Amino acid sequence: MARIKGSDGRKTALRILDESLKLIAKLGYAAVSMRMIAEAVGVNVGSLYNHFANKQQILVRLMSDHMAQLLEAWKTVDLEGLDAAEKLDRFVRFHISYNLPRADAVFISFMELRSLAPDNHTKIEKLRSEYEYVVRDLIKEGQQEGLFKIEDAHVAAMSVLGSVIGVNTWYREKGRLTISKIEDHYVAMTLRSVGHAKSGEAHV
Amino acid sequence: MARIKGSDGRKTALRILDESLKLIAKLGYAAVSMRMIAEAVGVNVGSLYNHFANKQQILVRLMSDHMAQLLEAWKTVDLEGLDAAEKLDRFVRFHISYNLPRADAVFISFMELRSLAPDNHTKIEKLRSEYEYVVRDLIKEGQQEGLFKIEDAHVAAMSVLGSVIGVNTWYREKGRLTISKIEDHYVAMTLRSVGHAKSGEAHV
DNA sequence: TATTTAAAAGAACAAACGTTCATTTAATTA
DNA sequence: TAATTAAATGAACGTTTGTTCTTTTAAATA
Repeated sequence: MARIKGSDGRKTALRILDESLKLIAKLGYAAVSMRMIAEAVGVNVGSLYNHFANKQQILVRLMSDHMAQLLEAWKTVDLEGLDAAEKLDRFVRFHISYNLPRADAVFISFMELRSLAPDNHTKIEKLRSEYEYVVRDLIKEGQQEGLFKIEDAHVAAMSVLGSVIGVNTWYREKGRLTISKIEDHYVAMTLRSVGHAKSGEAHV
Repeated sequence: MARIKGSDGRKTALRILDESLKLIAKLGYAAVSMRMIAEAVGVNVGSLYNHFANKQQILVRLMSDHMAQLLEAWKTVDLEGLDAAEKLDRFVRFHISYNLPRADAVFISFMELRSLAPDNHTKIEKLRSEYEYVVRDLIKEGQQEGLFKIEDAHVAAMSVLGSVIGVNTWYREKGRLTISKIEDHYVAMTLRSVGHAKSGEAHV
């Protein structure tokens, strides 16, 4: 009926984000009500507003946190002394291994852009295109080094990104393939798709 | 205040589907109300129920119509006398040229599976996997013919599908590239990605 | 220790939701 | 032509929605 013993605002806020993530990934932002979130957290509806100004702010936090962490994580990957093909290899492995365990956040960041008010939309979209530039720049680099033979760097970047993004839609934890094996397959296909010289033959 | 002169049930039903398609693609199923659809059609809310039993039935019609038409259209593509590489070429072109002008339906069929009741979900999912089998079978065919050198036919199929599905997310009508040029690029990248012998080099 | 702030509860708000219903009139069928 | 069916209206239904407000108590601060 009032503040609860041991309650901590920061912890509650995190639990709200956590439960919202799961619910929104499963049902979609519009289909999730504040009452559903409150029940999942184990708290009264009104209490949610002690931590977030409104429903949209929860979504914004989920999306911007995810995108920012994704970009941050990519920056920590060591690319020193690698040529463009090796870097693209690292990128494919990074994308798959980083995103598969975060399927809910990935799905939301991809799907719920349209649920954002215009200014929030712009903010998130900027982070998203930053990630696209990573791939495009890598491919352009390989093109200039003469390692990749492609028709169009932008199209190639979007094709590669589409390919790896798709993994999240079909991967099953108890499936036939380990994450590491999937990485291997995608690296091979990606490098061949950009016309990497040494990747003409698959080691089948 | 009553039936309107010249009104025709079949035409109204089609207009309802048409406007629903646009609204749901833009805002998502849960975010679109029956009143919004009614207003877009230019009809009273209650009238919608003369044509569809409920809101979900509209979504089901949109999704199953789209998937059925997609599969039907693919069947009409002439593949006679072609080897697996040429068939995969045709598939990539078919997918891109068929789906780009139907961006709304494509997006909905991909995104709103979760908004369906379980039995409807199963029905649509079956159509979806039928489409996946098309690609997988083509790739297996090329593998057996010795035309494609890949590690795993299933992974290759999902990679190829992800790549082409992604086109819908970045294509802009007033962009730099025509649909036909995009097809060319994607065919080249796809064939290289499955290790097609003659596609080692891009004609840049 | 006294005061203020933080974090919860739970009732209440108006607005919007999907759907149903009675009613009216046009089109179709008998 | 008479009876029936189809297609529209607009009001009404009980819920549910996001959000606000008052109240209570724990934690933090002065």
